[in-house]
Amino acid sequence: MADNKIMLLDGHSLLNRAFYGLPALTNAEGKHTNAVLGFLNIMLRYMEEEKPTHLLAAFDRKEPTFRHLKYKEYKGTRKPMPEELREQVPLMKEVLASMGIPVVTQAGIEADDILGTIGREAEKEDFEVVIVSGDRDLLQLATDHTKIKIPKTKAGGTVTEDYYAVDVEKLYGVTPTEFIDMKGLMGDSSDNIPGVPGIGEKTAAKLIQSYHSIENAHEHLNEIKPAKAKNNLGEYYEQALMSKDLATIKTDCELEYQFRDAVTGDIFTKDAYHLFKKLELKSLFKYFEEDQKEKNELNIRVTSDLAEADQLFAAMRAAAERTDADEEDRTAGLGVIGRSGDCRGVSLSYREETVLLLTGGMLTEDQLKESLLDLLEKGFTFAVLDYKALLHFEERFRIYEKQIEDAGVLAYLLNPLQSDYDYEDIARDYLDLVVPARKEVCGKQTLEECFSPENEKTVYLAGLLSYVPWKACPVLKEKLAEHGMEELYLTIERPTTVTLYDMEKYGISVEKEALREYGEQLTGRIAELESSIHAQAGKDFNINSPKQLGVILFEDLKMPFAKKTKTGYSTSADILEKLAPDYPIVSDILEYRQLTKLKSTYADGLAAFIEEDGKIHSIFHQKVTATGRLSSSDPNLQNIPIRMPLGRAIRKVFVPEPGYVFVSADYSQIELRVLAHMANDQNLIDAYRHNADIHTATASQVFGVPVDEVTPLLRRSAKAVNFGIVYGISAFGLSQDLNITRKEANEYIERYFATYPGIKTYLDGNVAFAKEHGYVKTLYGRIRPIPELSSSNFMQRSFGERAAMNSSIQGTAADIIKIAMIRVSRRLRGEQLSSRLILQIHDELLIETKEEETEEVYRILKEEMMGAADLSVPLVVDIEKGKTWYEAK
DNA sequence: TGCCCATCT
DNA sequence: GTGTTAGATGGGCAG
Repeated sequence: MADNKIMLLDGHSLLNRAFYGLPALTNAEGKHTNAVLGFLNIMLRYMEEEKPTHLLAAFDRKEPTFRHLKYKEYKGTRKPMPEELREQVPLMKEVLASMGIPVVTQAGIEADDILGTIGREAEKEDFEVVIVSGDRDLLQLATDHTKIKIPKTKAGGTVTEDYYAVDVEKLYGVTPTEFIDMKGLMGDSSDNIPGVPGIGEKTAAKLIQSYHSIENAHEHLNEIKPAKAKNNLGEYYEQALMSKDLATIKTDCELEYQFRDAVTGDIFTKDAYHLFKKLELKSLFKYFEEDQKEKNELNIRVTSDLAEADQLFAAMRAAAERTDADEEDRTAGLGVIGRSGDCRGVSLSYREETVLLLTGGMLTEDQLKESLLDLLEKGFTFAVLDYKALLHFEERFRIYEKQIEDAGVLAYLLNPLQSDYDYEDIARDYLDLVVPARKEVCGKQTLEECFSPENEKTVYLAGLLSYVPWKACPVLKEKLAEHGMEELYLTIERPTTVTLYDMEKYGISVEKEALREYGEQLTGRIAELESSIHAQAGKDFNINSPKQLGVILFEDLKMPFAKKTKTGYSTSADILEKLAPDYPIVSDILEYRQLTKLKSTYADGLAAFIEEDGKIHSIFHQKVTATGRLSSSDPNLQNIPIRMPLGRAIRKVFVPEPGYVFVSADYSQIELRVLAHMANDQNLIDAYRHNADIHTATASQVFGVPVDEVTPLLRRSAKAVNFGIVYGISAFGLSQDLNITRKEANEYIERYFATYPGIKTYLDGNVAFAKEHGYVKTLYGRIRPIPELSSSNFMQRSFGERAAMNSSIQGTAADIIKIAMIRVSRRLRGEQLSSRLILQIHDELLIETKEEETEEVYRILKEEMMGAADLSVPLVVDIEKGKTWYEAK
């Protein structure tokens, strides 16, 4: 009986098996982790089963091996690894290293040969050997003391096949050594290694059973039965020997690694824990001690007793009022369970204690609000997860803006690429604390719906609502300071929250009846178009299905310009527009598309959001975009049609309240002006300072014609170039845009950069900065990470480069309009006007303006928007007013 | 859910 | 040599 047992993992093979066996899985950073998770699951399971005393993993290297050198054809002609898998290889090695598991590689030696060599070495020293691989080739290594484990992913889980030498013989009728000869005859289709044509597994097994080796079979060639096998073995004998040689795993390599070092230690290390957290391998957390410890740290007291609540508030107040009170005495975490009017209670974290104060009985929602406001009055600071949500709970918190720390917004500023900033995300990223997500506890319900003081899990979750922001805020603020974003947070981002709350609360009035009529008007025309299209196609089909439509157009009607997408023909507008002049059905389809969009998204879509006050209260998101822009949803009011007349007409149903008009103010080309400033390009700056028509000026300079000879076409070209520059366009993109050749487009771009050399230097500098630091910055210090820049994938990297060029421009413009919003709102309030900011559409502010205040509002908009930033070029603002949104533009 | 297509700045 | 202009939301289809 051997005391020692070594388990050898075939790295690439297991990763492959796991990758194809598990659905795609990515973490918050967008990294793929399914193969890593699958690998670990297999490994942990086998460690449990086998309890090895020694453990290591072998990986291939990219250097050529003896197989390459000996056989030029052998180039490992496998199909290339998908990018999603390739990126997991270094990750897997990192994970293994963090667990203290040796990763063995050696130049010129494949993983198979490492496994074979170590296996034999260990067996010689009386080890039991277990080799884990997804590759059946390894079966040749099986002996009485070497077991090959082959995991197979089947629906529902992993099943394992174990092979000692006898098991190989049982299955194939050949010994493990003979198995190599079998492989030699068969070849290896996945590696593109030819064997003997016409000999498959069955024949190969039979031959080797009889003759025990390829060489011996060849000597007895005349006896071989199936004529085809006989002839082919004669003809392809050399090839079979080569194939055998390639399939033979070396067991006598000179290895630098000493397998005795691979002693299995505690693999659930602190390092591994942190790495697993980063990768979000949640199902594996349970193996770590730390996980349990952290869970126990939060002790929650639950009460709905008025006296007990008052006692707590009194203690907090007293602590805050003491003369020697420090930051900690005056700071608490705060979370609300429920919404205004239906509040189940609040969660407070203060001085190592978390208390749930539940409404019901003597303790009411109003009392809670008053007590909290009183604490703010006394100078308390509350750390929360979502300040805007808190304002919807109690608007009076707006006056204490400077005493609210919004962990969600802070986390967004530190990394705007995340999809969520919930308590579980912040706990994971900044507290190294993994907690159950809301979904796991409440399913589809909200917390207030499923909360029960008896349900321990919901109590824990409610506690986290205050505990997480309270614990995380100091961490977040420290990191914020490291990145120089404190001022951005204090002067731009936090005040923006209050402004957004106001916009959401005011809403915008919509004439419901007019909207309904508009929808009906569309319905009529849509029906006409539908029958016309079906008639022209000669059959009925679903026009809304790009798939069906593509078949009709490009197969039935055999139209040209067919372009493929992943799933069929492309039927996008730019393709259809080329066809429209020659095919009336296509113009009908284009019109049908527009109208159904207007009907479903706008006519019907908007109507569904009109509330009892006759208004739409869209949500403005502050933590969504990568660049710092806002976004709007439910419904999105930032993409109401304007280009096409019929679409634009929708704006007529957006109206001010009685006695008010709409005043719309938009920045003229703010992004290009920001670019001129940030790039400090004298030529572009001068053009703006001279108040030139910028596209005409660009056309004149780039194409070398006098300003008054710039044709509309030239101006249009220059405009497209100007836009393209901001977005980091390629010659190809510009050529598509302007319907010119790539060569011409290239010339345009080169001339542009020759005209404005500062722009080129700046954009290149931005990319270089991003490559060095991993992010770009706006003028106000906002960061946008660009992880794609370090990708080995060309497409991803190119995307990163364009993002690097665009983000600081778009982001700076976003910063500026946020400043403008804040200032305009403050002026309106400060001067006690009734007019209010109700929408922001990226470079435009819409003010519902009391008629008597029109002049003053114009002045405020001009002053505050133009003065929002002090750039080396003027900020120009165009203002219009009207009785509807349609007219105010 | 992922894809395609439409809408905006 | 790759595919080839930034940032969003939403409806409808197909699997």
